[in-house]
Amino acid sequence: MPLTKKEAMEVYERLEKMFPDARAELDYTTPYELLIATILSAQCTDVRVNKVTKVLFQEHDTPEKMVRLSQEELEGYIKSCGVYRNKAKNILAASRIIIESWGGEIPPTIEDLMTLPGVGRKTANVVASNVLGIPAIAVDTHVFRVSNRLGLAESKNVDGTEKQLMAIWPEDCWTKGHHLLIFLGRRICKAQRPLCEECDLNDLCRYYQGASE
DNA sequence: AACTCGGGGCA
DNA sequence: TGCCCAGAGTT
Repeated sequence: MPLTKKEAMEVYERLEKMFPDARAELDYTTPYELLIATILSAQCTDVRVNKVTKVLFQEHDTPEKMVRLSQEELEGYIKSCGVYRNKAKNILAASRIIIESWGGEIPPTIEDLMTLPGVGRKTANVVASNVLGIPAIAVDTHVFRVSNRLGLAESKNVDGTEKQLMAIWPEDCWTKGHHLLIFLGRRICKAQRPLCEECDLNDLCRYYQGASE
């Protein structure tokens, strides 16, 4: 059985105390910059992404400027970000679609965002919740893992976790809740060798109390 | 729901 | 050097 709503709110409030500085890991000034940075961040640490975008966005921080780059030129900028060929192709194609179909603006809903190449549910939720003001819980592997361990969700896939978190937390907790769970996953509730003794939630954590993931 | 994919990270 | 992984796309 997953936690009750009351227990889930207690988890949320205690997470706020643990991580008063929790916020988006990718911190950009415009929706377009966040979209591109989030596409780049798949299978890649945000340290690398931040390094790359710092240079890339100096001259190419809008879709109109981005599409002036050739595929090869863009690959040169983002080479250290994992699957760079696919990402370069997707970023150029998505930028063209944004110009031609959305008047140069970021698509305004999660569903519209997901029509862009290289943008799946997780990336769409990150952009929607951080810069469009749409409450959403982006479930990456950190969120998936810690939600199951804590009992906030019981799911074998990220879609199930997203639904269950949305059901157990009120809407105005979704966006920050996502950030809180990521902080917990990165700093304490790591995939390997989690630091359970340092975790303020271990008194109610099923994983700590011996349950498997 | 399950499989594939391209490259980085780490053992 | 080979195994594993995260997220998108495809079937």
